[in-house]
Amino acid sequence: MTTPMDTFIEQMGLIAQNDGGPRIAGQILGYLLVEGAPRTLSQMAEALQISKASASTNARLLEVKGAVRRVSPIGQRGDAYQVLDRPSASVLETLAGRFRGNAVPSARSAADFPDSHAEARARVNDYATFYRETADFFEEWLERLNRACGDGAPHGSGAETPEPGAKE
Amino acid sequence: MTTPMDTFIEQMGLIAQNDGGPRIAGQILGYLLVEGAPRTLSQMAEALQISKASASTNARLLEVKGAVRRVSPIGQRGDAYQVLDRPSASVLETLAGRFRGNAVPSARSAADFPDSHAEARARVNDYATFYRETADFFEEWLERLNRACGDGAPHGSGAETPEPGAKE
DNA sequence: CAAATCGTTCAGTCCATATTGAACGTTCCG
DNA sequence: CGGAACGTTCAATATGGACTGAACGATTTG
Repeated sequence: MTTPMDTFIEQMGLIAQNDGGPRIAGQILGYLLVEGAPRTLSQMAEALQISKASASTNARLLEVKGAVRRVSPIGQRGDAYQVLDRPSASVLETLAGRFRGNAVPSARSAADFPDSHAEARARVNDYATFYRETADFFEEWLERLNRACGDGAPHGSGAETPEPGAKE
Repeated sequence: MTTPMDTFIEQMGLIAQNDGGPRIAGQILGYLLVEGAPRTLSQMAEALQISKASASTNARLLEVKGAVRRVSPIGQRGDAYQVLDRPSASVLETLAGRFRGNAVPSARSAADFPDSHAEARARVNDYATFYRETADFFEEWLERLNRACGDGAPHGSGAETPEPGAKE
């Protein structure tokens, strides 16, 4: 039977795919968002019916993107992952970095344009400037968020179903 | 020979591909950015050595994304496209729309969560709220930009090389 | 009205990447 | 110190989307 939670996880996968990322990464994020408490790779693999390789790869991807936190509970063999308070804040950070990264090579290219293409050079420089300013703006928004919520603590602080004994 | 302009166009293609989009769309944007004045599909196809089908498809994609404007100069058979003043502003608009669009199905899913998963519901709602607020913030930034620059008029207003007679 | 040119659509091909199963190194338990 | 469990890496496969060439409809020109 498919519960509303399953539907949500499925949607998260589609959204991730829509955004040009791996579908499974979105599903894992959705799963951890629903669970709240840390979950091991084995649990993810079983719940989402994927290979452990995929679980490992995508969980680490989410960790790099800053959406998820790797935890090592005492008395637990395997690594576990837990969703952060504001998973999407990291998306913004990634976005800002990408915008800024796009601006640099553009501006560098423009510097090489000969004087016969001065107007093109100006256009490209405008373009790069826009990217840079937007990246600045993203980071401003991020700072505002961090000031409002404090830093990225685990969501719910493990208040829900911390016992790993449950098989399903 | 590869000019600095060609290098820039190539980079724009790679950036577009990096962002999960068609490479040719980025190349077209770079080409129109360099040219400034309107260019027809045939000109794009020849300059970038791509099929007319790709030129048509990707140019329309850029138009939907709002990076490019379709113009119909008098005395010209084919449609022509021209880069807008702030092509990346439209990227922001798209981004805001996507963030907002991601928030909606998440919130809808959360509403279906049974009371046994009240905490999960709260987490998902927080997640959706974050997306919504970020979308709001993007649009605020857009408004600020529009106020600063006026609306998206064609870049350079066709001041550069408007004659379509040049073969290359 | 005939002929040509242009933009779009569509089926087919190709390419990138997500995903997997198996092998490997490591760490922990007995 | 042997054995097992775990996470990671790697080659191979499968899936999705980009790109193309040809066909079609529409519009214009002579």
